[in-house]
Amino acid sequence: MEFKPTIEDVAKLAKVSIATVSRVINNQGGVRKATEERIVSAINELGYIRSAVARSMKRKETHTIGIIVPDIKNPFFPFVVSGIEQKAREKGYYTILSSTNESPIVEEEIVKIFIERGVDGVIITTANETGDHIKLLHDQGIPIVAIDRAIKNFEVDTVLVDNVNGSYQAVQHLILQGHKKIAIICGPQNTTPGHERFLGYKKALEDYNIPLDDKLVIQGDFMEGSGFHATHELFDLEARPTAIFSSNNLMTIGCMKALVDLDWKLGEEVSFIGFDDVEIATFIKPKLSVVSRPMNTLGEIAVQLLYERMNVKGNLPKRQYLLSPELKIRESCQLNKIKI
Amino acid sequence: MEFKPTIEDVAKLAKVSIATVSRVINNQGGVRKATEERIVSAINELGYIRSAVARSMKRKETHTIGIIVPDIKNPFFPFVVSGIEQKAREKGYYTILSSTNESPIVEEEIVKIFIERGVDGVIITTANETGDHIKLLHDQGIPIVAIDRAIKNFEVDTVLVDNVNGSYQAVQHLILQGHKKIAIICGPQNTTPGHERFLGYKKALEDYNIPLDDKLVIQGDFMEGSGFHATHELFDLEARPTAIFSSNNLMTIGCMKALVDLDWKLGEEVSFIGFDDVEIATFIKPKLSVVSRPMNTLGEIAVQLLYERMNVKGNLPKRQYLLSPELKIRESCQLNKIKI
DNA sequence: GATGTAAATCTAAACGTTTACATTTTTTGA
DNA sequence: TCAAAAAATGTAAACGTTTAGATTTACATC
Repeated sequence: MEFKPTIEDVAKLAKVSIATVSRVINNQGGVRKATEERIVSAINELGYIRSAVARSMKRKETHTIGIIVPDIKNPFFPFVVSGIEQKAREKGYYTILSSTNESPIVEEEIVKIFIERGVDGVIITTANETGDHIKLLHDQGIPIVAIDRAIKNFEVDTVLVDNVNGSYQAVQHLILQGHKKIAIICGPQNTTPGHERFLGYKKALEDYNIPLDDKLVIQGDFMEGSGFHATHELFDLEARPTAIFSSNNLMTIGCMKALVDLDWKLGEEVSFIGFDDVEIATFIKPKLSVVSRPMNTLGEIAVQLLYERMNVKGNLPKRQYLLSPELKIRESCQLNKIKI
Repeated sequence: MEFKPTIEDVAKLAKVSIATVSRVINNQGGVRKATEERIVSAINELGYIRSAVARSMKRKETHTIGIIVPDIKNPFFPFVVSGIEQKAREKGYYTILSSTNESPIVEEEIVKIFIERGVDGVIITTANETGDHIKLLHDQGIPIVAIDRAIKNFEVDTVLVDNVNGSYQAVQHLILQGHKKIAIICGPQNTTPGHERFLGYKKALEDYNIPLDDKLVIQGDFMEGSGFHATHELFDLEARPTAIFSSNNLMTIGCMKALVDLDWKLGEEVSFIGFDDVEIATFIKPKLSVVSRPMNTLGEIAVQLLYERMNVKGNLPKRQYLLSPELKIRESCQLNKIKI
């Protein structure tokens, strides 16, 4: 069946005009019952499938959403993407996905191609929060929703996680357990999540009158390796921290590996909370306490916002969601035994 | 800049016909240097981006690859997808991704939409290996590459992992450590991976003259929960196994959670090997030994095969790759201390 | 300067839909 | 039974490209 029937073939077989066929396949009504039946059976007989390309051509919309993530291998994103994909499909949209490896250059190329392909909207976690390299999208009037990372230089709908609040909760919890020497493994300070999670840490310390000790603030890059090294660094300190707060999932993993290597006893010698839930959290011993982000919801809301913007003609104001992460207390932080 | 310039606008501005502009944007040569320059600057001035939709319409190809996976949240797939996506982009193709939640019904819908959208090829890990629900693709002459799971009822290029070999290696390793009571947590026997991994297990036992004990063969469904329950079941056995082989990553995770719950000491009281590497493997204590699949490579080869089939006019024979997994010995299987 | 040839450029027809508008058919109500 | 109104159907243009084939231009040769 190499032959691909077109709407014209259907029309011919059903002895009607292509306009009528079009009306039937689009459920527009205004077609006599008998005619419709004739058309439907012609469609079935020929195995006709309408060409979305031709349709897009005329309609000037592709029902395609472009997704840009910095690293699909980071377990956070598949969950977000899954939320997006599911919700989008419900609404009749499909997604084209690209991962930039955190490169703004790649990101710019992808944006170009997305425009070429006529995506109706884009959901992006950008590799460069200024957003200059994405300006093109904005100029074309293509709706954008920024997810997890904000875009600074122009206005777009945004779905963020309240990072400050999340890390505040985590650090506060550690403080209430009696810890004073609390270390943080930071993400890059030029990214919103990296910076904000540090701010939450700082604020918690301030609120409880604990001076910030620079030695306990280690810069990482959100990658596993840096979590690993940071932990080693902390271990080597004269005044070792009694608790560690890690700013993301990958660094948490690196940190765990280091703890095992160093035989630094989790929960006993050092308490721990990580930002982001990780697979391992619940079967490592002791189970890891974490700040968990609502990944699926994040994706779903992004689709909702984008959907509205794609389908409402008038101007919508910029909308911004700030989702609260949830502190999941498990077993990795104990009362500090070291007397003050 | 709400106005979207077309090739015609460019032509007008450069004072040439649209045919010449087309030749320039497609690098087809045969255009005088001066003319080309005039066209290029017209393109830049207008910010012209050619419409891939119109192009696809004429060319009858979209340079789009459809990817269908059963569950994007299973950490195995993001790695495969990442391999696909990267390689595809190199070759000028983009990917549209859908996750079926292991539902053949959803899968069929997706296939339909992929056809509607005119994908040039499909890479699929199917939810139903008979492949009947995908027949439509095949009928349309759209190239398919099956990845990780075979398709039975018609011929397609296939990239598989040598499951039999992988589980054989794992079980053999356990046997050589002196284990005789080796349990397996199986995947569904109606899936290729599920069945083959069981076959490898069986074969290893046979080769070493160890009788197969039905009580030690637990059926799971490749989901975390079943790994958890299976482990409980094994623990409750009168004759507890001294080693467990888990057939996939998610069940491994379930199993680990159960071990913690039951306080069944990994490595000491029970040795363990899992199919598929998991994030946790290296910082759980003892570190997990696993059979690891080359996920990235899997995706890359799939793209290569698909690419050839999409761009070669003649008939290619069915090709089948069988990638060997790698046994990564870490610490979770110890010499069996229980004397024989 | 005329001629022939090669190179550059143009014209116009597709590709498969949707849709405004025109036309035909059916229904309604006197 | 007929005209008017409503419903169904048809006609044809458009969407933005690519491309075969026609036409023009440039260049070399004599």
